[in-house]
Amino acid sequence: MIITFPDNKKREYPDGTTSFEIAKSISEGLARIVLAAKVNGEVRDLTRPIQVDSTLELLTWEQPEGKSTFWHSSAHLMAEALEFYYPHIKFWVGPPVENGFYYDVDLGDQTITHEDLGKIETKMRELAQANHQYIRKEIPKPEAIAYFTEKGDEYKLDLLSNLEDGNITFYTQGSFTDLCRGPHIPSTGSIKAIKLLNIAGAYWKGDEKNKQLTRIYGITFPKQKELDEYLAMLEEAKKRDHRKLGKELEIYTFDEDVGPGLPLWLPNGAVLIEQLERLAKATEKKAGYKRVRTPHLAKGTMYLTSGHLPYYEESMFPSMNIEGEKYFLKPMNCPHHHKIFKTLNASYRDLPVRLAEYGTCYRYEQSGELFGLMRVRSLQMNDAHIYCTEEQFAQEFKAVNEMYLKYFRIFGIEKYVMRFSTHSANKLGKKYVNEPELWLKTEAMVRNALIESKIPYIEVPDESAFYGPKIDVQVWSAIGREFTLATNQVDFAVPARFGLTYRAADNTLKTPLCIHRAPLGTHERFIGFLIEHFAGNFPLWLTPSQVIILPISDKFNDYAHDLSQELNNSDIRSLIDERDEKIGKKIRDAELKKIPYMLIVGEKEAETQSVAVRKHGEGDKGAMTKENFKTLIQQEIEKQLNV
RNA sequence: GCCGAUGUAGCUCAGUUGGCCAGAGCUACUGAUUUGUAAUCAGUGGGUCGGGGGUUCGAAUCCCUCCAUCGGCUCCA
Repeated sequence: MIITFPDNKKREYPDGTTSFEIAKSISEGLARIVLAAKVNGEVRDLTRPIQVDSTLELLTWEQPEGKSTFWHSSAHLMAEALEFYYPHIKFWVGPPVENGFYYDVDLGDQTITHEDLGKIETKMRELAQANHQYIRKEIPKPEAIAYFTEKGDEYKLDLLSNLEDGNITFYTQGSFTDLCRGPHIPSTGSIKAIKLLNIAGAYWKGDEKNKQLTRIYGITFPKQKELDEYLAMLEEAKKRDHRKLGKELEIYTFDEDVGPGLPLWLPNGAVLIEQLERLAKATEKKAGYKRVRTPHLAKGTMYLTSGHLPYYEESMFPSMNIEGEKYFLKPMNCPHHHKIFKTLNASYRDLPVRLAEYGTCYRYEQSGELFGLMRVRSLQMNDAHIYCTEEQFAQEFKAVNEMYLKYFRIFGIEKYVMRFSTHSANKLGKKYVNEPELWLKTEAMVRNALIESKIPYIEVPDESAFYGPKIDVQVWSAIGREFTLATNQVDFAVPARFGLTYRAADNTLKTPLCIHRAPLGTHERFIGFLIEHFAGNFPLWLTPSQVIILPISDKFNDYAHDLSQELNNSDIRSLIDERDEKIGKKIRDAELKKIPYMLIVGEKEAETQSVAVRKHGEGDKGAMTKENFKTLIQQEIEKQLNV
């Protein structure tokens, strides 16, 4: 048979040669590190013979599929160790994930705690060193069913019931056998470094109505050094955590009496929000948006009209009864904006109408969902609604995407994915409004606009809003968590429910399309993200305090005050450290506060009306006149915002 | 909401198997010092040990309950 390698080189081997033998024929070194094989595009065990002409890619730790095979096999290793300590354990599934693997297990009456993880890790090391082979076996389905029926394993029987008839594959390593599609690495010996990370509950099949299983997360590596590096990376990530930095840099806080998920913005945080709003307002003004303002609550009748109440009432704060009428805190701004559009009595000549408001909304997120600033109950959206004709849609939609990309350049956000969510036909009338043709039409419009703008995107079925398709922008925080930062949604349904119309050129009344867009998402999440993204080292235009003046001694405090006033007049945000401390201490504290510029002022500077400039993280920049310093600051800000 | 863990001064953390008035560093305040690029010295203040209840001669420490936070699950208009 002829084997074709990824570089298109071909070699001949006898029929039935295994991938492992092929690896060995190339080099002993490769044979030592190879984990799995991709044969004709399918990832398989190295030990399986190849019978016909095939393409072959040998997978090592460097390939994602190699890694996930390694972790999948590690999950089996953990399962073996678990079964040793908990003989009555039942297993659900144990897949690899982005960083490691987990196994969902049912321990019956027993519980497992963090203290137990150490002994399980030790057992895993022992089993790994024994270098047991992962042995693949095919068994007819009825036999497999009989096996698990006898064992009383309802979980594996459930898995089997979803598998096609025919042969079922099992894998055995050491004393552990599991129903498993595979593939696996050849033997446990290559798992050199093992760390079990945490224990969590997880609903069976991801359904909260089902029983909760115990999920154990772990990670493994072929080398101890790689595990050490991974753990060090986790430590580093913790330092950037917005909850830690947010406290240290005095950006926001929570208070038990105020309530969970209701952040209090400290003065530094308020500056961040103001700067974001300044940027957004200027950007939107240029793009033809008009600003509106609406109240924080509305009658339930409006949310019945919009259709939100039946879908999301349990996620809204419970209603309050006012004069016999139900009122709700607003969970979103759109219905209010629809009401404003209605009063505009717009004709096709007025469209598109773009209404913007950074309205504060309240959502009753489940308590377990709250997470620092990233998931809160009071939130301010960088919100706007664009009402347009079908013909205008593509251009408006593209302009919104352009705006996203401009913001991303300003913030230096390089890793993002546009996620295009569509409906699911079998949930029409339930999760989604029952307008099958409009769904397909608007989805096609969005898809075309994305393709025309050459924006890379992934399409996710059954994830859209109830009123139309949407695009979410996914970004990754420093801690590696994925977040929806921005959102851009098409609404073909709710404007009609509100009876919104415009007078078309042919004198008929038509319903406008509505684009919901929030390029900066919520202020809360965006700032939480920025804290981690910049590790607290905000760009000059954004940072709460741009300059801190450090007088050498209190003799120069007066000069410091004059200087501060002058900077303030030039719209530069400054602080003065007037404490009776030595300059070294003042510098150290200013560095820890991550303030971009320190101005050291003593006798020389006061006499010559100059400043000695020190830049955060860089050090002494030498002396310059006050005027030159102001220009320096203004130019730097200019450069940061015009990218 | 569910599973598991955590909760000591403004912040970061000690507090041995339950046992003298609960400690440290930083911060704050007071005084001395008048300082030139990452920590000057001394003194003082500050805690109903998350809230409530219980066990005990005695509870920060053990038990129950509520609250909040953290790791996940579920959810995210």
